[in-house]
Parts: sequence; structure tokens; C-alpha cells
Amino acid sequence: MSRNGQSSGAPPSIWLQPTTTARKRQLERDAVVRAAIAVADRGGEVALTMAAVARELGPYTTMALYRYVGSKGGLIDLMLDDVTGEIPVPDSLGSDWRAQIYALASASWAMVKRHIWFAQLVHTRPPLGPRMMRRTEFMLAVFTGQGASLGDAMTYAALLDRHIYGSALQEAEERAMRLHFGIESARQLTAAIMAARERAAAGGYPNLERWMAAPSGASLDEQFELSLQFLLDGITVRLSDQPDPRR
Amino acid sequence: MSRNGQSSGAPPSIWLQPTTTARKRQLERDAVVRAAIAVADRGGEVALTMAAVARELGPYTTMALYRYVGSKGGLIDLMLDDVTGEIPVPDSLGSDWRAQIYALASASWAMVKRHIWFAQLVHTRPPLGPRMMRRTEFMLAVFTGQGASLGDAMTYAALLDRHIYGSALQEAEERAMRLHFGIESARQLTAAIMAARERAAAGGYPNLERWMAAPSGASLDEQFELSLQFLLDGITVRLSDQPDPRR
DNA sequence: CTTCTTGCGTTTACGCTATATACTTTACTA
DNA sequence: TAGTAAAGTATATAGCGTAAACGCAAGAAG
Repeated sequence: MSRNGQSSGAPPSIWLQPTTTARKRQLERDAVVRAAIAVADRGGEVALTMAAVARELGPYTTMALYRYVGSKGGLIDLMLDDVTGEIPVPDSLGSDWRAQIYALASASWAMVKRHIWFAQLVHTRPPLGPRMMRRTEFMLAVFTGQGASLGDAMTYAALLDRHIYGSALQEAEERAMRLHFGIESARQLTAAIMAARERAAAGGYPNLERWMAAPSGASLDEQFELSLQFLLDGITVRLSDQPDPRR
Repeated sequence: MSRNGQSSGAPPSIWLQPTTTARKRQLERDAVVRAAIAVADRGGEVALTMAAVARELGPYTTMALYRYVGSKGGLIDLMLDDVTGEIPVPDSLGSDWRAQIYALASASWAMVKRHIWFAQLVHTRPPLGPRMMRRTEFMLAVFTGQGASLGDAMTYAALLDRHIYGSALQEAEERAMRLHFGIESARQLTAAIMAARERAAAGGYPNLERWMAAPSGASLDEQFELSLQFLLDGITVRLSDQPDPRR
């Protein structure tokens, strides 16, 4: 009943399985992952189907993919880890912890904007890929290097990731909604906005209506930056409250 | 081709359609929504299928639901708005803006913890429900009342919601993963953790491995609280930098 | 009281998804 | 050259959302 190592249950996370025996022609796996990324970059999470990936690869059937990625979940694991590799992670700790963390967060933000599907999928799989672990390890090293306990370090790392991926999710879903709803043409867009605005007016929401009439405020990039600084400020205070920079 | 009002395109958001003519026996809609919420509360997003909702209602077929909610998307709209109604929103502005926003954020957090599916679904639909609009309107009123521009007010509101829903998403997905992977029994859980930990050790991630060996740090509730305070601190500074509390 | 209309709920059907299983084909190795 | 292990295909299944057509029951109109 069980397919391998793990005692039983259900699909046991591709990271926990032995590396594919890789006997004869290991020219694929990477190609499959690359094709899947291309498909998802183009159409987001909804477009990522096994059939679409096979089509992207050319002369292959859907089932051929299963030889290389085990399941769709496994493919997603590989995709997530692959693009996480686009984020540069320093090899050693620098003198300015905040600058290093800021750079990591910014690079992460740039990556998730390139790959709109990332934020939609990252929450659905355990983050056990080597590059994802390396990235987390770096953050932990930075914070513990500043005297934080391991628990606090993980708290800070999680808090920053939540912000990065949360912001990306917002952008991704907005884009998806714009595609998926009938809002291709500008005419339909304004029509939809006007209808929503009327609802706001009728319901007695003056501020909301005013905003819908003329959406204003920081761009998502600026919002990202702003919140990031808020969070880094908070972490800074907590780190300096630390009894003593130890180890 | 088009079903009603809106010129064309695709499912035009249930909020923008005329309220159902409500001629003969309008005993349902609410019952459908309640049943759907019950189903999703139990099994999360993945369990929310039209068939499951019909089964929950008892003697109805799947297709019967479509008379009342138009589509699955429409049902989700109604569910999201319904539970948003569980968040108390003050009728007027108090003297302590931070306390009011804090209370709203805390109540929102409590709600999304009760309804694990909320964070998974809120990003997939435009937030046009009356109760969602009312909640947003209140936040805008608070911040503009403190002298913020409308754009800044929306920025702050969005930033807080991102944190609330992002935190909820993390909790929801962790729970979903625990259910969906073979981690029903404690034995399997520890086995999975140990395997992951070995990967961390092999990869040379000492901090990560140490943390996996003995996960520590703030609970998700404490993390939520911590980040919330960071964000409120940041907003406070920005509000007090405002030239003058106007209007 | 009878006929007409209207809308509820069901039935049937379609296209799409992931993927288990069994098969054929290919290519390297002994 | 024969044997074998892997690559890729064909087929089939269960579940999903939902379009379309239908039977039926209840209120309105004559």
C-alpha cells in the first residue's frame, strides 16, 4: 500500500522521498519544471494543469509527467523551490543586519512579482525545498546573531514572510479577478467600478464611495515598502531590548 | 448571451445583480448560506463543494442551490459577507482611534479563526458585500478622522487586512496540510518532522534543524499581536507626522 | 371551477480535472 | 543477440461546476 519509505498515509512530500534513481535519461525533470513555470507565469494558478504543462512541453501526454514529478503536488514543490533560487542569499553575515534582511525581503518581493502564482501556491505545501530552507536558515542566522532567541528569530522570519507573501497574494488575486471576471476591456472595468460605487453610495459609505470614484493612495510597491519598514522598525526595537548580543 | 444588466463578459458578481424577485417561497438563500458555512467550518475550502452543501441541507439536489445563489462564486460572496457580520463595527468614532482599530482587528482575527476557510477564499472575490463595505468604511473614517488623506487611509486599512488575513491563511493552510497529508496520527507527525529535520541537518542548516528539533517561539496568537502592534506603531508615527488634524 | 402562468427542484449531460492501471515501445547492458 | 528496465501512451474512473430541458405544484385570471 505504501509507495516508499514513509510508513503510510498519503502523498509523502517529494522532499522526503529518495532522489529519483536517475538511471537512464535524466534530461527531463528540469524541463518539466521549467515548462510548468512558463505556463503558470502566463496564466497563474488556474492555468496550471498537468495537461497544459504537457502541451507546453510539446509531444508528450499528460501522464508522461508523472514519471518525473510524482504528482501535481510534487511538481508544485519543485516549482516553488526552483524560483526561490532566484533570490540571492548571502553566504555570510554582514555588519548591517537590517540592510541584509531588507535586501532579502526586496529580492523576495521582486521574485513573487515575476511569478504571480508563487503566493497562491506557497501556502499549500510544506516549505521543505533546499533553497527555501537555505533562505530561512539565513534569516534565522541573522536574527540569532543579533541576540534573539531561536524562537524569536523564527517569529520575525515568519512575520516578514507573511508580509511578503500576503502582499503578493493580493496582487496576484487582483490580477486573477481582472482576468477571470469579464473585465478585459476598459469599458467593462469602468462599468463594474461604477456599479460598485453606486452600491457604496446607496449603502451610505461616503469615504468608500469617494475612494471608488477616484482610487488614490500608495501603489502596491510603496505599500509593501511602508509595511516592511514598520515591521523592521518593530523588530529593531525588540532586538535592542535584548539583554545582550550573545554568541 | 448576457444574463442581466451588465453588458456582457462573465459571472457579474452577485452584488451587482438585482435582488432575486422573491416571488413565491423565499425560505432558502439564508439556509443555503448557513449550510455552506457549516460544511466549510468543518472541512475548510476543499470540503466546500456544491454537492456537499446540498447534502448538508438534506433532501435537495446539487442543482437546487443554483436557484438561490447563482453560482459557487455567488455562494462564496454570500458566505464571506455573512461571517464578516460577526465582527462588531462601532456606529461612531470614539476618542481613542487606536483602541477602536485594535478592537476591530482583534475581532476580525477571532472571526477568521472561527471560520478557517475565510482567509482562503476572501482573496478570490471582490469585497463588495454590504458588511464588508461597512467594515472598510469604518476604518477609512477612523484614519481620515485623524487627518490622513483618503489614499493613506486606504493604505493603512489594506495593510492591516493583509496582516489579519495573511495570518489566518497561514493557520488555515497549516491545518489543511495536517489533515490532507498523512498526519492524522501523532506517530506520523513526529516521523514527518524527523525526516524533515534530517534533511535540514544534511543540508547544513543548523538553526533550522535546531528549531525543528524543538519548535519554539511565539504562538500564532502572540505573533499576530506582535505584528499588529508593530503596524499600529508605524501608523501612529505617520499620523502624528501629519501637518494638522483637518476635517 | 377551470385554465394559464410562473418559478421550484430534478434529471440529464458535458467538459474539465487529477491520476491509477496496464500496455507498448525504446535503448542500454550483459 | 537476448534480456530487462525504464519511457511514454492509452484507457478508464471518480469528482468537480454548471448549462439545458423537463415535470410539477401553486397562485392568478377568466
